[in-house]
Amino acid sequence: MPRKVDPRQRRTLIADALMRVAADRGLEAVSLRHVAAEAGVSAGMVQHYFTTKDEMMAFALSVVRDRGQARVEAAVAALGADPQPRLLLRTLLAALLPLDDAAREDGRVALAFLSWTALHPAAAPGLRPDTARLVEFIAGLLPRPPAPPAGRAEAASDAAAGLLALVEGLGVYLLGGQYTPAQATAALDHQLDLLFA
Amino acid sequence: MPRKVDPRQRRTLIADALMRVAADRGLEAVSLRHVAAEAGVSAGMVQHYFTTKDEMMAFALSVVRDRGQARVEAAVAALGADPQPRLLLRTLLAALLPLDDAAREDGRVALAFLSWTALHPAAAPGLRPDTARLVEFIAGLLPRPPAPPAGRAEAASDAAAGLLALVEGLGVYLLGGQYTPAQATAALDHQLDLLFA
DNA sequence: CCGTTTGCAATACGACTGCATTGCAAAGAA
DNA sequence: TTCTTTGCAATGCAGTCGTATTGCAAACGG
Repeated sequence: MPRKVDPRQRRTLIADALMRVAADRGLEAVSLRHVAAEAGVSAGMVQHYFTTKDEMMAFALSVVRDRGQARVEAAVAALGADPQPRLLLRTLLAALLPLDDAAREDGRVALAFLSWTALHPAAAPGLRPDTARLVEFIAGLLPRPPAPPAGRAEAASDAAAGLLALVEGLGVYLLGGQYTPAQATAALDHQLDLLFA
Repeated sequence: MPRKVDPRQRRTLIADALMRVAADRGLEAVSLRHVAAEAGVSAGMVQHYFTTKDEMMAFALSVVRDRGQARVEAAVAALGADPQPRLLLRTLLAALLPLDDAAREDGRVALAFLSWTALHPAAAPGLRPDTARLVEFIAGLLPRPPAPPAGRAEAASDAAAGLLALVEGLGVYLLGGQYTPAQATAALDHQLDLLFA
C-alpha cells in the first residue's frame, strides 16, 4: 500500500476544525469548504475522508462525546483512590459544567449537536443507555435516604436523575449567560448540601 | 391608507409556519422559501413583512418565548386564587416541561433557538433579567430553610436557581429521549419533596 | 377621476451548498 | 522499470440560499 497516513488522525484533525467552526460560527456555518479552510487542507481531502457531510457530523459528534467523557475521567482520576462519595460526586458533576472558556466552547458545540441529533437520531445511538448508566452510578454515590417514603423504592434513582438534569440545566444557563459560574456552582453545592444533609 | 391588513397577524402567521418548519426539519431548514411554502404564501410576502431573515428569526424567537410564558400563566391561572406554594410551584415548573406532544414541539424549537441565540446575542435581550426575576419569584415560594448555614444568606436563591435549572435539564433530557415523562416528573416531585421536607 | 400609497408577486443575481468526477503524484509490489 | 493502489487536489454541476429589484392591482385621499 502506498503512502502511509493514519486515517484516524486525519479524521480527528478535520473533526477538530469542524468543532472550531461550530463553536464560533454555529453549526449552520459548518460546510465542507469552511471546515477544510479551518483545518488548512483542501476541500477534496475532507471529501476523501468523509464521503458525506452527515458522516463527518456524526464523527465529530462522537469526538465531542469522547472529549466530555475524557474531561470527567481526568477530573475524577485527579482525586486519587477512594475519595469520599460527596467529593467524587461534586468533582464529576463540576467537570460536566462549562466553567472555563475551553469547556464553554465544547459546551456550545455540544448544545448545537443536541438539537442536531433531534433531526438525526440515527447518529446518536447508545446515548440513552449511557445516560442511564450514569444515573445509576450517581445513585450509588448518594447516601441512602433516612426513611424511604412508603411506596417509592426509587428515591435514589430520582435524586440521581434530578442531579444530572440539574447539571445539564446549569450548563445550558451558563452557556446562555443567564447564570454566572459562581451562581451555578453555588446552586450545585446547595443541592449537594441538601442530598448529604 | 390602502388595503387593510393586520401586519402583526401576518407576521405571527409567518412565524408560526417558521416554527412548524423548525420543529420537524430543524432550524437549518428554515429558509424564506420553505417558510413561505409552509405558510401557504408567496416568498415575496415573507420578504415584505421581514426585510431580513434575522429579523424573522428574532420575531419567531419572541413568539416562542411568549407562548411559553402563556402556557405557564394558563396553568397557574387554572389553579384559582391563593394556592398552596408547593402546588403553585409544581404547576409552574411542570408547565415548563415538554410533557405532551405540543409542548415537545415547542420545546424542540426553543432548544434550537437556544443555540441560535448563542450566535446572535443581540436577538435575545432581556432574557437574563427575565430568568433572574423568575428565580426570585421561585425563591419566594420556597419554605425558609430551618437553619441558614452560617455565612450563606442566599440559600433560597441557590435553591431556586437550582430548581429552575433542574427543570431546564429535565426538559433537555425529555426532548433527547433520555428521560421518560414519568422519570422527569418523578425527579421533579422528588426534588420538591426535598425542599418542602 | 386621478394620484398616491400599500400589499404582494415575480424574477434576477451572485454567492454558496453537497456531491460527483477527473486527474495526477507518490509509494510500494512485481 | 512497470503496474497498481492510494492520497489528495481541482473542477464542474445542479440546486438553494438571502436579498434587491421591478411591476402591478387594490384601496384610499384629493
